Amino acid sequence: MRLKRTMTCGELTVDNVNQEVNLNGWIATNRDHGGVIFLDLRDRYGKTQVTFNPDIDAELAANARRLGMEDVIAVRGIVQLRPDGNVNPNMPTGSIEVVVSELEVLNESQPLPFLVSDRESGSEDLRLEYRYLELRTAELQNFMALRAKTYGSARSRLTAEGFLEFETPVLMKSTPEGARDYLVPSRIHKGKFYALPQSPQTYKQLLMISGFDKYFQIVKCFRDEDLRADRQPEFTQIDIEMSFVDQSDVLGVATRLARGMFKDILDYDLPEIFPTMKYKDAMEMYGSDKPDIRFDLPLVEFADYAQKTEFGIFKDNLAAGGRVKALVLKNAADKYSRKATDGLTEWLRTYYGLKGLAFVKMEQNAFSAGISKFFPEALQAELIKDLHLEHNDILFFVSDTEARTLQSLGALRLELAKRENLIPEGVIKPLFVVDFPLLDWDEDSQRFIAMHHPFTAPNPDDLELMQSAPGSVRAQAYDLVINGYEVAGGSIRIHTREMQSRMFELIGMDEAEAQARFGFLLKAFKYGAPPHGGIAFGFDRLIMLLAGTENIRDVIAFPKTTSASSLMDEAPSIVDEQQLKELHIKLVE
RNA sequence: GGGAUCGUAGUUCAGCUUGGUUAGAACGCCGGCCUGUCAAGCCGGAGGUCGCCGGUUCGAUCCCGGUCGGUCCCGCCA
Repeated sequence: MRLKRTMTCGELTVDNVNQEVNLNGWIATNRDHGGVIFLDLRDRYGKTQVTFNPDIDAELAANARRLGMEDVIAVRGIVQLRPDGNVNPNMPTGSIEVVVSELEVLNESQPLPFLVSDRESGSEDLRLEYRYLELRTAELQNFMALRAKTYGSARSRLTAEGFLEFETPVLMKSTPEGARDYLVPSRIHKGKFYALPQSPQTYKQLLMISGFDKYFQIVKCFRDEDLRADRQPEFTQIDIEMSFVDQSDVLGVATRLARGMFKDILDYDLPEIFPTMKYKDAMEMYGSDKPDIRFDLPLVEFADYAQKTEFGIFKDNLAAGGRVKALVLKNAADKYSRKATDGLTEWLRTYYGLKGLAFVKMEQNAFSAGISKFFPEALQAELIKDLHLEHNDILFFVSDTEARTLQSLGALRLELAKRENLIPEGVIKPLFVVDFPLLDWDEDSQRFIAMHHPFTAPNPDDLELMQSAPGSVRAQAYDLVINGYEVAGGSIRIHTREMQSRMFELIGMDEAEAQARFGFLLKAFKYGAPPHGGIAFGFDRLIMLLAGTENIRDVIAFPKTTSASSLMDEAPSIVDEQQLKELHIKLVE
C-alpha cells in the first residue's frame, strides 16, 4: 500500500490542525451532498471525518462518491478545523476533519448482511455467521479490548505475587469423572483417545509436587455438556494453585486478584475483605449456592408457622420430609393480580416442576386473597409481628421436597427482584460461599459423587463423619460469587495417598479403577506431595461482569451456538473417509 | 434427553386472529437530484421458494403434524 497510516482514526484533535496525515480504515458512513462528500473513517481507535471537495479536485471527489460502507481505504490529507457551527460534540474527533488530497482504495466491500454501526440490525445467528463483521461493532471492539486488558491485569497481579505461569497439555488422559470429555482419537495408538482438559486439575497438582509452589495459567477448558447463556463448551480459566496453604490463604489470593482486576479494568474498589457465607446458609436464605446479594429479599423459614395453618398441603409435605418456605415482597400486592400470580405459578411449574405457588396479600391489618382463609387470626397476628408485615405486602409460599422448594423459591426471588427493580445498578457484590458438602448423593447411580471433584479435601473436623454420615461431611471447597455469578471455585486438595484412596472408596471407585484412572496421581502422592490447594476463575464470566453483559458469547471472539456449533466456519463438520481410516474410526448408523 | 419461543425482501419487522385477487414498511442496495453533513435529505427503481417436508382444504405465508436452525430454561455442567 502506498498511503500507510501515520495516525489512527481516534487520535486527531485541534492540536493536529494543519498537519498532513495518512489515515487507514473502514468507511463507517458516507454522506454525499452532491458537492462535498463526507466519509467517517473507522479503525479500532475511533472515527475521523474525512472530506472530499470537488472544487479542489473533481476527479478525486468523483472517486470518493463511488465508495460504500466498509470499503477499506487509505487517505492523505490536511487536518483542518471544521467550519463554525459544524463541530460534532458527540465525536472525540468532532472538532476536526481531514481534507483529503489523495485516496487509495485498498479493498471494496460487498453490501453488508447487517450494519456494522448497529449491532441490533442483524439477528444473532446472522451475526454469528459473519462474526468477523460483528466484531467490528463498537460494542464487541470494546469487549475484546477489555478482555485483553484483563489478561494483562491477571498476569501482572499474579506475577507480582510470585506466581509462575505454566502451560499444561491440551491432549491429556481422559478422566471421566464429572463433565463429559471431548475426545481426540490417536492415530499412532489404535483405539486409544486423548481427552481435552475439563481443567488442568491433575497437572497443577503434579506441579505442586514438583515444588512450583505458586502456579497459574490462563487456559482453555473443554466440557462436552449442554450450553447456557453463561456456558460455552470451551471456555477460559485463570487457574491457580499454591502449596503450604490453607483455605484462608487461597481466599486471600483470590480476593487480591479480584480486587486488582476490578481496580485495573473498572477502577472499582471491591472491599478488602469479601463477606463469607456457608453453603448451607446460602441455600436456606437465598435458595442458591451462588446468591446475588446486591439485594436482600431472603427466604423465610415457614415450617413452624405452616403447622399452625389449616393448609393441608404444607403439613403433608412437612410430614413427608419436605419443606415450606416463604418470600415477603413489600408493598407490591396490588401489582400481583390473579393473572400475574398464575403466570408465576405456570413459570415455576414449567421450569422447576413445582406443583403450586401459594400466596397471601396484606389488606390493611389482615390477610386476604390466595390461601388467606387457611390462616387463623392468631397466626396472622403472629406473622404480622414476626415478619413486620404491612398493608399491600404479598407473601409467596413454596412447599415441596427440600431441593425443589429451595431451588424454585430461589429462582422466584431473582425473578421478583428483576420485576420490582430491586437490583441496584453499578454495584458489584462479591461473596465467598464456603463449607460446601464433600459429597452429593446421586439418585441415578445410587452412590455418592464428589460435589466439587474427587481431589477435594474434607474438612478435618468432619473426618469421623466420613464413615458414619458421608453426606454431611463438609469439604474445604469454596466459590467466589459476584452478583449471582459463580466467578471462581476451588478447594484445598487431598495430598496423601491414604486420604485420596478413602475418597475414591467413598464415591464407589474401587482400587483397580482408581489405579486405571488416576494411578499416576496416586503414585506421585507417594513422593512427598505438599499440602496444596487452589482456585480457578471463570475468565469469560468475569469479563461478562466487567463488561456488564449477560451473554457469554459477547465476550468470546468466536463463540458457539447453544447447540455447540460455529455458524461461521460450520464446525463441527464431517471429515474425509481417509482421515477416519487413519484414526481407525468407523462410523455406525 | 425435556420444555418454551422465534423463523416472511440483503437486513429488521408487519401481515396470519377470521385461509382467497397484487405479501407491505423501514434500513441497506441500484439510479437521479442536492456544497457542511454527521442516523444527512428528496425522488425513483430493483429485490420474496413466506426455513424445509408432509397433511387438511377447491385453495395454505396463515390451520395441523414432522423436521432443521437460532434463543432461553430444566436435566446436565467433578
